[in-house]
Amino acid sequence: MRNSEIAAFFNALADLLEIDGANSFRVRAYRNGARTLDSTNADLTRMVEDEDNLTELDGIGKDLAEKIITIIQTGSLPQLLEMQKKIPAGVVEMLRIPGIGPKKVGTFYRDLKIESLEQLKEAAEKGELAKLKGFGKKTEETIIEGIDTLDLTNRRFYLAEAKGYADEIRNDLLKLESVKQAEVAGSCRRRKETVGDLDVLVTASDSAEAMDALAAHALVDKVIARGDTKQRVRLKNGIELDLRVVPEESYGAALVYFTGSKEHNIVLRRRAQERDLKLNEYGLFKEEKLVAGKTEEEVYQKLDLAWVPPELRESRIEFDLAEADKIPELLELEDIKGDLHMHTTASDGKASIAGMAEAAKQQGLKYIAITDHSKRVMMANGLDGKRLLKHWEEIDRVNEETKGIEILKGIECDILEDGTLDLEDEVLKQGDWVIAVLHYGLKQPRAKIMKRLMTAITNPYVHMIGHPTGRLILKRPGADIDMDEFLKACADHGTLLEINAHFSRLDLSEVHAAAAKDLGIPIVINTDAHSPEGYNVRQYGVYQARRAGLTKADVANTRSWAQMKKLMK
DNA sequence: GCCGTTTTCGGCCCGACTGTTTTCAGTCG
Repeated sequence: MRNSEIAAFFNALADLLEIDGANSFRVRAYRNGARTLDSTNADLTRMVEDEDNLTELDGIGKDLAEKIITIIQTGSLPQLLEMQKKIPAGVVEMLRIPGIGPKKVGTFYRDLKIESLEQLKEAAEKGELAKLKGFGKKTEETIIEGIDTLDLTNRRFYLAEAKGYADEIRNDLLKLESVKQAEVAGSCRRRKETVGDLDVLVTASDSAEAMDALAAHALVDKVIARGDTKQRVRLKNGIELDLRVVPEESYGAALVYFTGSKEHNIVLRRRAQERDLKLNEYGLFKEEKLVAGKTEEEVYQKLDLAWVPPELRESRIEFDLAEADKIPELLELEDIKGDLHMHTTASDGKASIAGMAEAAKQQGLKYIAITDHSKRVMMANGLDGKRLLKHWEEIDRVNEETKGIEILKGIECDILEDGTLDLEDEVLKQGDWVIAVLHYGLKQPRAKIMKRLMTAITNPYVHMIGHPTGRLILKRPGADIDMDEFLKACADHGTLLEINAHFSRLDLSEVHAAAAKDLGIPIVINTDAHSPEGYNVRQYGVYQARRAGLTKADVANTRSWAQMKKLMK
C-alpha cells in the first residue's frame, strides 16, 4: 500500500472526528500524522514488514503506529469504519463548501438530519437553516452559491498558470503611486507543484487604492471579502486571491507569514515562544516591543536561524540546515548547460532538429540531445530501429553544420509491459544518450513495475530513467514504485534520474529527488520540449530541484557534456 | 493524539474577516 493511501485513512478520520466535535488537538494529531506519511520517503509497507519502529516518524506515536500496522495488514481501519457508520459520506462532502466548516456541518447533520449537498441546498432555499440559532440569511446564500460553484472553487491549479496570474497582478499593483513593495507569497512563492489560491502582499501608504485597483483589475471576477488590511477576490478562472496590506516595518514578518507553509510557520512561532517572543504577521515582539519585522532575514536571525529560501519552507529539512547555518546554495536556472530530452518532427515534435538546436542556442545552452519516441508509442509516430539509425545519421549531419551547440543522438525508449525494452541493445549502443521510460501499463502491480524498471536500470546502454513515475499532476497518479529499492538500484548501476520540467509532470517529485540526492544519484533536468516554446518550462524543473534542496553540483546537466559523460555508465 | 535540556502532565500558532450576535464562534490561511 502506498503512503498516500494510508495518509488518506487518517485525513478521512480527522474530517469525521471534527464534524463529530472531537478534541481539536486530537484531530490535528491525525492530520499531522497524515502529512508526515505523505511527505516521507520511507516505505511504510516495508517498515511494517521489517518491524521497524514507526514512532520514529514525526507526529507518529504509539496509537498512530498501531493504526498504520492495522491498515497495512488488513487494508482497513476499524475506527474509521465505525465513524463512517455514524456520519454519512454526504455530510463530509459538505466541508467542501467555502465558508462552511466542521462545526456548521455537524449542526446541520445533528439538528436537521441533513445528509447530502442536495438536502442542504434544499434546506437553504426553503429558509430552514436560518431558523437555527447562530445562522441567518447570509449563511444560506453562501451555501447555495457555494454548492453551485463547487467545481470551480475546489480546483487546484498548475503552478505555471497560477504564477502567471499572480505575477501580472503583482506587477500592476506595483505601478500604483501608494504601493511601495509588492510580492507574491504563499505556495506560489514556495513553487509548489499546484496552487490552491494566491497571496499577494503589499506595503502601501493607502490600502484603499490597492484594494480598489485589485477589485477593478481585468483578471478579477468578484470581491469576496474586504476589510482594512485584507481583501479576497475571485479571478475569472476561478482561482481566489488574497491581498494583504501591511506597514513597511512589518514587511519581512508578513512575507514570512504569508509565504508559509503553515507547518513552517508553526515551527517558527514555537521557536519564538521558546525565546519569550511572539511572532505574527506584524513582526517579532518582546512583550509589546518590535524586535524584528522589516526583512525576512532579521526575523530568521532573531530566531537563531539562517534565512531559508521559500522553496524549502515545508518543515522537512530546513530547520536543521538553518540552525547549523548550512542552507545550501540552491540551483539556479542559469546553471543549466544542456537539455537532454526533446522531440522533433521525426516523432511527435513540431520543429526540426536544426530548429530545436537554434532555439536552444538562443537560450545559452551548450548541448542538447534529440530524444524522439520509440516505436511502441504509435500515436506519436515512434521510431523503430531502422528509422532511428537514419534519424541519428541526420542528427550527425545537422550537428556538423551547426556551430555553437552540440547536438547529441538520443532516444526516449519505452520499457514495454512485458519488461523488455522497445529497441535492441544493438541499436541503443550506437547512440550518445538513451532515456528509458514507462508510458504504458502504469497501473500494473508493484512487482511487475519494479521488474520493468530493473530491466532498464541494469541495461548497460540506458543512461537515465525519464519521468520515473509517469504521473500527470492533477490527472493521474504515477506507477506504484518501491522508491527505496528503485533509488538504490539506480545508485548501484550508475543510472541517472530525471526531473522532467513540464509543469504537469515534475517527475521526480521533490521528496524523491531529495532522496536521490542523498544516495548521490545525479539528477538531470530536462524540458521534454515538443517545440522551441517547450523549453520555457525549464524554470519549473529548477523550482522542483530547489524544493528538493539540490545544488548545482547535484544536477548533472549543469556540467559540460564532456564532464557529464564522466557521470554516466 | 503527540510530545518533552522545566518529560509522563498540560500544553498544543495566531490574527483577519464574516455573520451572527451585543461579545463571540466559526472559518480560513
